[in-house]
Amino acid sequence: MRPALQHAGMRASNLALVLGELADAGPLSRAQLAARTGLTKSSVSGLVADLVDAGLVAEAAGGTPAGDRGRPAAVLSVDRQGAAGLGLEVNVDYLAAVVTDLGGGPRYRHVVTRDNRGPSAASVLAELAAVAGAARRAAEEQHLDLAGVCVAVPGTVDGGGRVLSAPNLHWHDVALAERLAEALDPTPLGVTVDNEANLAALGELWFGGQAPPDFVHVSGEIGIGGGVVVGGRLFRGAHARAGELGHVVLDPDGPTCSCGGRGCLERLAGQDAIVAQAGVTDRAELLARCADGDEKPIGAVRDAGRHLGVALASVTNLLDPDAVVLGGLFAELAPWLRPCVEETLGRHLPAPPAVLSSRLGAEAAVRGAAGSVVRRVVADPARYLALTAAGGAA
Amino acid sequence: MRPALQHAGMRASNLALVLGELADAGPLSRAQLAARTGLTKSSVSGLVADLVDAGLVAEAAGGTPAGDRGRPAAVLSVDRQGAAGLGLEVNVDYLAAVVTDLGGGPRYRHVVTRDNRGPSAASVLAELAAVAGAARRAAEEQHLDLAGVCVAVPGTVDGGGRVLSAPNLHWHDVALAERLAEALDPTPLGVTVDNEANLAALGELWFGGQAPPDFVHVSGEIGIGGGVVVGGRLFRGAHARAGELGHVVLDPDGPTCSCGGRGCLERLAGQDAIVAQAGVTDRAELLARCADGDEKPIGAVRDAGRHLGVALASVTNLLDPDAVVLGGLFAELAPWLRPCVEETLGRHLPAPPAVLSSRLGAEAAVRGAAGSVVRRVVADPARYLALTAAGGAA
DNA sequence: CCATTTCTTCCACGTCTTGGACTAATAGGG
DNA sequence: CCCTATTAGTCCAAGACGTGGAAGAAATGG
Repeated sequence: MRPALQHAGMRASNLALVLGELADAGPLSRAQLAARTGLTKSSVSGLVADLVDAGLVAEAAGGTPAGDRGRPAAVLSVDRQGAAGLGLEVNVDYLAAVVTDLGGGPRYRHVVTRDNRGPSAASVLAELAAVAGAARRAAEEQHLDLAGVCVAVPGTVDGGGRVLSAPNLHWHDVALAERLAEALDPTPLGVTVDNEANLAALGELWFGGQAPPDFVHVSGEIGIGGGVVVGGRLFRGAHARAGELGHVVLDPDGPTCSCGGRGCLERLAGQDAIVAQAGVTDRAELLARCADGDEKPIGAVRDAGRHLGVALASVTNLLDPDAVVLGGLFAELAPWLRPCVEETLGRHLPAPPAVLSSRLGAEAAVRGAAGSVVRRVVADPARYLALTAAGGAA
Repeated sequence: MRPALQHAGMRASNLALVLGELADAGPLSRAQLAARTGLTKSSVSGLVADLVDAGLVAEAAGGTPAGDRGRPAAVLSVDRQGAAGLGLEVNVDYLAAVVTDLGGGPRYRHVVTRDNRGPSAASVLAELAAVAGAARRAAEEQHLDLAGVCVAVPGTVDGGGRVLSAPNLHWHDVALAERLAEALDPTPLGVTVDNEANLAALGELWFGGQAPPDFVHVSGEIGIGGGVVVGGRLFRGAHARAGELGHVVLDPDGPTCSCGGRGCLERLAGQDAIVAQAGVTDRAELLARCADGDEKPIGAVRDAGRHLGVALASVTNLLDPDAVVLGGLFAELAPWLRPCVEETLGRHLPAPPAVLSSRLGAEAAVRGAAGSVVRRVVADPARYLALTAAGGAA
């Protein structure tokens, strides 16, 4: 149930409105903010003063570019030294960290190549904590105030930061958020955990520069993940398991899948299926042979594209997105894959969505994770004000 | 962009909170409302006074059932003589009207059996206006204040009440809302138009008494429609075309469909496909022969159930609902259909959703339409207050 | 008949936005 | 070089709304 709205809530809502406008529409003066938001100039002044005090908004120190006539405006923008987000990613063969400032700019990146299937979850967690600690120190050196941590994992999670199952990591029921918060103990940060495919979709939305507000992100890796963005927000479903594109059923009598079903998309168009059908040994060789124009691997990719097209036609019928973004392996295979996907979509739909390929590469999920921390601050600056006021007093 | 929140908005939000609580949680005293909403008793008193003035809330006139000790509570509930909604439905072989009061109770029903495929859209519209007029007079006789009209149509609509395409009615680009508003000219009512499958899903949610807040409603008729409800709200997608379950692709090389694609669910498990495979002439005979235990039609229904199960497995992977509700023809065929659907879902999903069958029959869509009018009043009573105040003054 | 309990209303107060008056800072024209 | 027009930002009284405590109302139980 929605909570009762009182004065504090009204102010919180208007703080978010002002900060959001500043984050989305670049530098603006107080007068422009008033015109855009519908608040009066006085209200905007008061709200901005609070945001400046909290270090979320800064007045362009250099010069106020005097326009035509009249008093020149004091240009405000999101403070790039304000709240920052730490994004982490645990994947099969690497750990990654990114720190993003309030403006969305990446301020630190680090990737550790490392096999995470063999070692125990505890050992992976220890290494992840070390990576996170280094990132935190780097943020401190740049005088950034970390507002939280978000971890991307290739698996299902519950609401409390527990990883329920990550088959490719051999993880089952790991209290990731809790463990990581303990490891970061001195001045603990809030830790959230989310699915890699979901965060990659958000990364594409915020940093990809091409996704419309309603789209589906398909990340092809060993499995096939999907992230559904509706109206600029992630669609999670009733149990946070929506967008499981990899297990859409293409052939009810097809090969059995690790999920227990048969003929899942992942089994027909995932990395392993393409590699096997192409007659190559691994992903690197697949890409190299495709680039060489070799018929057999290209044919395998085209078959995968047709399967993917059929699955995406069903997805479009159900979710009605504006676009489909191919990520991960599928982005790398786009030159050969995309035409087949588009053709198949056209055959099954009267109005097929645009098919785009991601330019973020493997970084999409970590950047989405870091971005989700700063977006939370932008979406509810009042909470951040309360926290920093309390933290500063303590 | 979200609008600036000022005092009026705060009050509007709290009015909606109080009225919503009263609508959802039955009769409550002011003290109970204060406890549930988090508002103070004073605020609740003021808010309730406004709602009573507008005729949306009534104090139980009869008796205030004195409980244990202390002053007995004045019991408040939604005023059943307050705002009412008129729901209309245009379908292939009938027109229907239902008037629903604020409590959700049906106060008037009328169905005209009539073939709407032959006559022109203009002639169907004239008859629909007559049905609507009769319903309005019936509402007036009961001293109900109609707050609006919502029309269910078997086709796609745009945001402005235009029917873009309703194949089974042979309608193309009909300005239904506009025409109907003209026909109801003296004291015009706001008219909205929505897809039949979507409104049937809402009807099931509000009046079916069994649907959880996240479910998918499947209405099997000549075509197969889907309505997706997420968190108690309809999911529409970017172009209001989400939930097109009938055109999920089951067999990319299957029979061609009216949509231009191939192997759509509708082509394999729609009414025509079942009837043809069962070797019967129409729906009535199909149901009769199934009830008689005849093998061939029951086999045809079971095949359809397997197709439907495969499609719903994909739907579940993408939308993650708590339940699937079978409506329309599928509800009538449930005894034979449901076991096959459940078995197929179980084979493809680790955690299949519950499969329920609707008890509302053909009424689901009209009732959903009427309900959507009163829900709009409950969701934003402030707008209704403003309208009645303006209307009363004029 | 009075104390107790619970519901409701009343009123002074605090918070937040508004709207207009006032000050600040620039460009352009005489 | 000064004056006016123009636009930006601040200040302050007034208005709207929720809060919180006190007072009043209406029942029960001793």
